[in-house]
Amino acid sequence: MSETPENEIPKQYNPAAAQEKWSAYWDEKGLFTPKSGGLTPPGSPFCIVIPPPNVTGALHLGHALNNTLQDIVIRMKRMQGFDTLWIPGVDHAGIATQAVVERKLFEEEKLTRHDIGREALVKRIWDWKEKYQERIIEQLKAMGCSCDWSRTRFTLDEVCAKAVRHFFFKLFKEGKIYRGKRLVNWDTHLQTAVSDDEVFHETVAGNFWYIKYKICIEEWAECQENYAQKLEECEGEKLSAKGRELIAEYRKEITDFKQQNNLDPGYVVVATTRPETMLGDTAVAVHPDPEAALDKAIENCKQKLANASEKEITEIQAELDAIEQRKTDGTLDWLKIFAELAKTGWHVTLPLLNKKIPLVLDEWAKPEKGTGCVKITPAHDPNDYEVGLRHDLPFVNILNKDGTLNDNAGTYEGLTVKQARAKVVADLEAAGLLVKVEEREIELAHSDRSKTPIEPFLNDQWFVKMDELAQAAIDAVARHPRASGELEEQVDCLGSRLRGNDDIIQIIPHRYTKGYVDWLSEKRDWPIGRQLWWGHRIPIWYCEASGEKRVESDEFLRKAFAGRDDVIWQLDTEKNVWRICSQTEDLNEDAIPGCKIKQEEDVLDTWFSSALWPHSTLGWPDDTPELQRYYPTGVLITNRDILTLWVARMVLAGKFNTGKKPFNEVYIHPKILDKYGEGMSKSKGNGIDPISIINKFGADALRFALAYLTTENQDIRLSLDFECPHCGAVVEQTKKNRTSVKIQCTQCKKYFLTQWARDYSEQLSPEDRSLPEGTMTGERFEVARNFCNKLWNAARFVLMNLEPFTKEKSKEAEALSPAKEFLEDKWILSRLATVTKNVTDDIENYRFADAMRQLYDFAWDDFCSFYIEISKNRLNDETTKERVQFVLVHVLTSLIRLLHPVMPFVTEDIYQRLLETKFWQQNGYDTNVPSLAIARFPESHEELISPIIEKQFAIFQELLRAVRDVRASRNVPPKTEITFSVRCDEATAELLEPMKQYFLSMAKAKATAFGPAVQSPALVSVVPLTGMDVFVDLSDLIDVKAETAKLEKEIAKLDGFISSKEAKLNSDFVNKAPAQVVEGERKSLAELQTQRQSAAEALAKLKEVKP
RNA sequence: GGGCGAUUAGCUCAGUUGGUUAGAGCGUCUGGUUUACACCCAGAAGGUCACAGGUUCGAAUCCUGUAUCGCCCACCA
Repeated sequence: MSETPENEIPKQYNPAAAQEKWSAYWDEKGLFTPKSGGLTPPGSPFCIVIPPPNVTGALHLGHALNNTLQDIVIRMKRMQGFDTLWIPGVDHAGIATQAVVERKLFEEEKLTRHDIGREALVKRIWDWKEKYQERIIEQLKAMGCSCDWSRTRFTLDEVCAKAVRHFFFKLFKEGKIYRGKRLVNWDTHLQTAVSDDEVFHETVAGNFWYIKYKICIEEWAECQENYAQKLEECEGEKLSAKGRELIAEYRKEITDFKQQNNLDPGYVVVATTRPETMLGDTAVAVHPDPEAALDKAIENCKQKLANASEKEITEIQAELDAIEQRKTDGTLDWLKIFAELAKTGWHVTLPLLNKKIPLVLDEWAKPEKGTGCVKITPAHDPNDYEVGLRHDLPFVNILNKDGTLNDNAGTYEGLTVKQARAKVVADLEAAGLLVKVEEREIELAHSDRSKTPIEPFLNDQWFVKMDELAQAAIDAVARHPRASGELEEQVDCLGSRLRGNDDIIQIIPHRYTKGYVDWLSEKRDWPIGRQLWWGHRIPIWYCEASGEKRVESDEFLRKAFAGRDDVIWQLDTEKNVWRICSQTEDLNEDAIPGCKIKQEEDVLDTWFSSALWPHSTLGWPDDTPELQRYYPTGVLITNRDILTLWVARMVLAGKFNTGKKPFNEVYIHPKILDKYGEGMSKSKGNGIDPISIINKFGADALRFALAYLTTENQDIRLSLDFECPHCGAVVEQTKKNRTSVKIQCTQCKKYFLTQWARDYSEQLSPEDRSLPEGTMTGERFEVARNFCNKLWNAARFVLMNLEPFTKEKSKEAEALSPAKEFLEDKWILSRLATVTKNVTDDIENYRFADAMRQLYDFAWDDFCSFYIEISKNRLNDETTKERVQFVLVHVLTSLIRLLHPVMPFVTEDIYQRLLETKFWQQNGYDTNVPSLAIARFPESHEELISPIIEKQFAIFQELLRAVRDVRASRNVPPKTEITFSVRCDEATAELLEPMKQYFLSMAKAKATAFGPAVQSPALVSVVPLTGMDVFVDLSDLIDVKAETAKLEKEIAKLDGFISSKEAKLNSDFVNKAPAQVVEGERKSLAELQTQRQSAAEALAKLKEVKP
């Protein structure tokens, strides 16, 4: 070869080229697919299933983190020889995706889903899904994820659908699925129920209306005698003066009523933030014992006051005053009266609709709140629903599914909730029934999907009974941290985590276990139906059970499905229909002779299919080789937000379907936050596309930066800004511009596009579309990019120095034997062994930041700053050259293997270049491993770890730093060589002797002498170090004044340390602390005193020299 | 209301079971075209570890309380 390698290797690593080249290469070699032919290659199986991203949109940095960590783990395992499989895929995300597509449909075409129909809408969603699935997979590939792309799954595909059907059937068969009327969170915009978890609360300005409900005149008349008697009894009890006054008033009213027979006898006042719901009221509740309840409230309040901080006192005091006032201002007396009325079965008239509704006694009515009485709307309020059940009240639904009022609302039918509210209020006011209106902030439930207010709505719903399922999922996790001392049977004797235990799942970090267990412990039944069009349709068919025979007997069904065990049914007695569940196939309309059957319209909750992900992707319910080999999977790596919604349900579904846990471990990683500390999300517009980072810094830098920041208990805050593609200026990302598709540069005033232009290109004019896209820039990624480049250049150096090499047959092992004494070799090999051991251990325990920091420090500080620098001398010397070449290659190849899981592209690129060298090919290195991705992950040569060597080398480093410091601080010109000597013990001198040449090459400093006899020359800068005095000869350069000042400062500092140490050694410390620690302190004091003495001597000498 | 986490240098963060003088990167300052790397090299300055108590010979680290911030869950006629 005539060209030197120098000409081939660019000075800067080019990520784009490497990414393109090696992605294709890995693909072509099929490295990420388990070897076909029986699925039994050597190595234990290790499988990860991807948390399938939603097809709602493209991935952001949160996903990038999630997938980077998975890839690090799977790549390491692969290199360790495991038979690895990482299954990729995406989630159909029912509500979310349908909402996105519907919104787009409305924005662009002003059409609703009802305008285009089920089939057309579903088709559009499929189109959307295809587009985003493709984009997501592209993003994952760009990040370098080593998934087996041939097994990409989608939660709605056939494989998953089959699993869903089997799961549903199994639940149905075991009686764990039921249908019932429940109050659900109704999204009037999307017209579907959403689960509690899909609801968020937002504070909005609202009103508090006080409404009069008249006590029924008819009742009044009927019961007046009875009532008068009750009042007498009341009076006998301890009523306040005000109460007596009211009784008197009341009695007068009764008298008046008797006389006139048309007088308003009284009313109950209730307060509400949702006045329109009064149309669905079926009772008014009052507390059965208002006085006791009020006393209790006062007591609670007082207690709170006693524990309150100063800031809260005023507020709580005001609250307490307000409650106490109720005892004297008549409120309590009225409540007592109402309670009596309720007890004797009185009614009130529901205004506007003029319906008679009962007064009921219920503890839900808190005397300290509102007016003390509360209107009960069982069909539209969760608490009222409970009251309704307790008192067997009618459930009057006043809403249609679209959020308008239905015919139960009388003249208000057809109005929207908002319109109805206005009209109800106006009508009440006109009727003189509105007492007052207060302004008030209210926490309003909103749908997370449509961002519109939730209406509680009574609806038929499918549920899964959670009792046993949830318990199984609770029992499946390790409840105690390692070595906690509790429940020792779950913690092995070494206190490390139990791995491979058949039943127990470890949640890491352990603190998340509590949330998981608490959530499951509520065992709230799981509402699984969604009134959507996008999802797995519930495999239930209804058959009208008309005709008495059919109601009583299922004979006709048995006949229709004779010999089939994949169809089962149950009778809905309330509606008189058969519910038929089919496990495998959809049923035809005419599957039952003489009877038309109809499939359930609802689809299943997205989590119903996601819950099956670990086993459905492996082929369950079929007993596939994959399922046998890879299930349970190794680890699930995910976000804490879905620990309950998803992880818990995967565990319960996995246990239920397969009898086994779905994964051995769950690792919960931090959350990516933006510069304002907000989580990234598509709707906020702060979700950065990883491609923007990759374009600017490269995939390796993205991955390294994220892993470097993944610590155990801190979320990752990333401050990112735009970089103008025209002038390179940094344009701050603000809350305002982060959602824009186009931004104007603050510097050059030209426009550029953002990542959103990729999603919303239709918002751009044709000329805008040709604008360049700005990249995102951020400090953390710069650091990581620089690290990639550092590694690249270290490799470049090594590659450039491999030729010529000695052709004699030398083996790496020989070169690495400790026989030949080179301190720096032993040192770097010791460091490498330590780092290898730690990094392996850290990644296995998900301590990513620790692993990355060690690799970064080792590569940069140890390998580049010291070993490579030192090697330069030896490479020029034929006698030492060969050995240093071997060490360089050994460390470099180890390093790129260690780094490959996190930085796959740059390391592969380096590896491939090494493979091409003659040095590699002719020195007995393995040339049969075509890619670093399947090379062996380094194993630590622990026998090479030597704390003594590392300590000795540290002396050299310390000395070098001291000499360099003298140079820098005394402004010695860079080209001027200086000389120095060191007073130290014999052993240190011996150690330093061979390092002489390196002081010269690395600090342009010539060492004249080492040893105990070394004397301080006249004009020196002295640096007292531990066990050494360094004398740097500055004859021509010294500034006596500055040097004196420096030494005086040094002495003062030492004196400070010395006196504090002396004080310590004169205290109780010597008696109480362990002898070892005391000894250490004594030594340290002696050392300080020696240092001080050296400094003092030097100072004395300086003072002799007159400037 | 319940739970979890955080508070360390100007900024972003490390800090392993308590033990010499609390670390890194960025930024700042000084000096450098040393044939791997200016995406670099050498060096420097910069911290009352949120606050108050306590335990201890010894506390960033353990305990109690306070403040501030963030997240999750529940609830609010």
